[in-house]
Amino acid sequence: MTSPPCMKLLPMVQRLETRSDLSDTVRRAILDLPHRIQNLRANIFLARQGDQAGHCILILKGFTCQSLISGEGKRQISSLHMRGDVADLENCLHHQSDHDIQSLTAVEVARIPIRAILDLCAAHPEVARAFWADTMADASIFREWIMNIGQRDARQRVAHLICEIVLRQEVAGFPGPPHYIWPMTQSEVGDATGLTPVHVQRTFKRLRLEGLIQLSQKSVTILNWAGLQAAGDFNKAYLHHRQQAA
Amino acid sequence: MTSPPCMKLLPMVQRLETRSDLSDTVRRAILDLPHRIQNLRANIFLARQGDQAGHCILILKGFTCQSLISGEGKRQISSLHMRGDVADLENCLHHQSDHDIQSLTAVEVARIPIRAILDLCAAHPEVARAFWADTMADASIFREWIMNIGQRDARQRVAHLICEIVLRQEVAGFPGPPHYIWPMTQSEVGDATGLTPVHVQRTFKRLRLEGLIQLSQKSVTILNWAGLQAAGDFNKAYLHHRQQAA
DNA sequence: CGATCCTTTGATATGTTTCAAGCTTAGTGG
DNA sequence: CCACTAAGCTTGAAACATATCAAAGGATCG
Repeated sequence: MTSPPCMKLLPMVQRLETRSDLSDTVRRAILDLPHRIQNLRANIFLARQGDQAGHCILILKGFTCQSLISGEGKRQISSLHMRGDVADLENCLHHQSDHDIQSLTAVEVARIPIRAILDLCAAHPEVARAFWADTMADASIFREWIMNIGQRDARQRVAHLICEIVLRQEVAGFPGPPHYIWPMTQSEVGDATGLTPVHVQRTFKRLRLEGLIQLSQKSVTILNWAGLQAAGDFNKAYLHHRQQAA
Repeated sequence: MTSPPCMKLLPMVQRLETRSDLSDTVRRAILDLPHRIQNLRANIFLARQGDQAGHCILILKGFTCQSLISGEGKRQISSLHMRGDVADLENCLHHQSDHDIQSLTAVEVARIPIRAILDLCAAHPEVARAFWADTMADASIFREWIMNIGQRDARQRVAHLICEIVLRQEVAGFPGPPHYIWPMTQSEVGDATGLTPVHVQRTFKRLRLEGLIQLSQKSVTILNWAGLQAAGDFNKAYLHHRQQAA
């Protein structure tokens, strides 16, 4: 809004650049997007199924998840978001949200009007393409989660989830290795992997005893990255990052 | 290519119009896309993980599926495609395919050069937006599959899958109700739902005994649509079709 | 600093898988 | 057009991974 560009939205630019090329003009235009910063505690709903959303939520700090509720009231977490992710880009084109967004940890987010995003896409086809590419990368992550839940046993599922969270932190510029933020309770891990919290606990214990990880309070330590990837049948290709990380 | 537009690609126009508005100009431009028609038998690979694809595959007749292979060699089917679907749109922006596409039945497809699709998007932002919206709808379907596999039991999973296949046939203009094409073997249903073929069989039997469906050779008959939807915890909203169907 | 939520562990129950074998259907070649 | 063969379907019995129930100890937060 002022002459030296506001740098609050920089994580969004960096995120898009992990998958697409952006010109200086476009980078600047993104930084200039109107937005409203918000700080929230853990376990707050940022959006709800059925909302007619007027803005998208860009994550600046902390972690959020997307979740669906079944007819029986069970919750399935379908994806996680962190620094640089737009948690509900689909609001740009769908008129009604079909899932909830909630904070897993304390978060700082920027709410960006949909109108502004669509105008930006219209003005710069390059931006439209970058968002489309990001939506496709999200789709690829969804496919991998379908595989994870459908074909892998508990140990593989949990190990795979740990790998994803750790690698995405790397790419998003978090500190590490080998120490990373662990943003989820065991119950939330259960909702993300289709397991019960009790079984998640037993699985964590096993991975700990195998010397792969160490889990203390709100952080993970990766003791054996190669071993953890093998345990989780993890191959980072599905994340579609251009440069290599970790 | 000639003056009266070739109508081969009409299903693609119709499909995009279930989710977006298209102008006459754009409709015509889509019909004029260069393409090559191909007829294939069931169980043929149309694309493979790792391919550097130069074109996208539009389904004209028959059914295909997207699948991933785990490190242990297990196959997870992540989505199904029929008349009007582009089976691998992500090839437009990703440079390497991360899944297989195979025919479930005999199929007729049109291979459309990626170059032509991207040029069309550049010329008509409206087309770019329609494709983006379609990618988002696919993402929504992936989320529902994650929910289906992660939170529902065998009976619900199978019933849900049947509902999806039937409703998508409705929207794509297939004949019915109550008779629809059933494009999958029980083993393929297992790979789509994270169940074993044996258990799929027992589940089908149960749905049959409950008077919900009748399954004969390559077709399903829906005996109780409301009951089947209830059994599958099915709510069509996630398919993001504008008009109502069924 | 109390109260709630989270983690940990044990014992038991259950849905789904695995193994195995017979049967049916569909496709293919003589 | 029939016979042969492979693929898919069906069913039963036993094994197993994960869910469920229950209860105690620890951490976190307002």
